[in-house]
Amino acid sequence: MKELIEKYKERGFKLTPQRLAILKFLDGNTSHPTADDIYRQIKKDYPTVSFATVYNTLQMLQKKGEVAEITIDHQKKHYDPNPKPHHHIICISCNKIGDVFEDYSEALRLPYHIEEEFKPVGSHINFYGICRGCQKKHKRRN
Amino acid sequence: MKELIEKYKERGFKLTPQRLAILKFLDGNTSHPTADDIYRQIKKDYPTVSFATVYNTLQMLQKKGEVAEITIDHQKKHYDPNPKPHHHIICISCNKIGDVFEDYSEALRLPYHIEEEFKPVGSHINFYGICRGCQKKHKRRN
DNA sequence: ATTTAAATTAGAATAATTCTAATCTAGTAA
DNA sequence: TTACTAGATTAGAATTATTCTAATTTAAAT
Repeated sequence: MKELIEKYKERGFKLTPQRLAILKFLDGNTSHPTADDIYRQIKKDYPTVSFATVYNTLQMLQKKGEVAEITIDHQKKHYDPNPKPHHHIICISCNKIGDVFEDYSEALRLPYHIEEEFKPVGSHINFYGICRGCQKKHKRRN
Repeated sequence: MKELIEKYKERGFKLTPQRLAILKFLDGNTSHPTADDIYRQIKKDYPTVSFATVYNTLQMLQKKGEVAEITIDHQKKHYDPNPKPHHHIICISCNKIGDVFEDYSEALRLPYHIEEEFKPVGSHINFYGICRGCQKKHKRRN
């Protein structure tokens, strides 16, 4: 976190209170928040904060590789502040997202005819499941 | 395709010319079209067709498992009329999407602590790459 | 204290998707 | 064939996430 702030300054970016609040909120956060989640949280301390600031900051953090967009929910983008490559599992009932820290890269070999057409640069797995809470809810209904 | 039309009727859905046109357009289509792509195509023959019809039909086909939404591009949803489970590779430069018919399911074992929290129901891999066309473009620039 | 490039802001603009309510029609049955 | 009706279509409005804009403010360097 401190390192991040340092990196921030080194690269000539200004460290504003709003950005600091966003950085703090994201630091170690595993809730995979949306821009709106972040906005609402920051608004508590900085009532005049705007979406533009949230999106700007997220965009910058993405460029720096500190935050990744999660492509798993079509409605809204989710953001993941863990820069370590990993995968995700999403509850198909409540959309809760979990992290999957497992390296499958050895197994994910592409067929040759694909590698002729695309130079691979990465991969990401979306697992789908039903979380505990929703399993219980479903049982209750039956 | 014929089977699909039969299935359609059997289940009490009406087969309208617009829907038939959409079905024909999707049949065997590997271009992973967006709703807008489909709309523009159908509009050629049915100039009064509306987005509502396109989205309605896609929704119905999804429920029947004949079409799947591809969660790989945040801007727009893409649709895949191939009901056989498979994965995708997307060009990070031009967004072109390719199909990856390879069964990785054996390798995609989830860590135990995840399986305690989620009952898995499926998975989908997004591969990222640079397509031939874009590789050439990039070289040209250098 | 001054300067200035960058950041913030409110609100408008954009764009994908969903909704609505009026109209129409495929398929059925008389 | 005709009439019926549940379901489909339509134009356009509404919604929602995200991006843009232009005026104002500010962090950080001088």
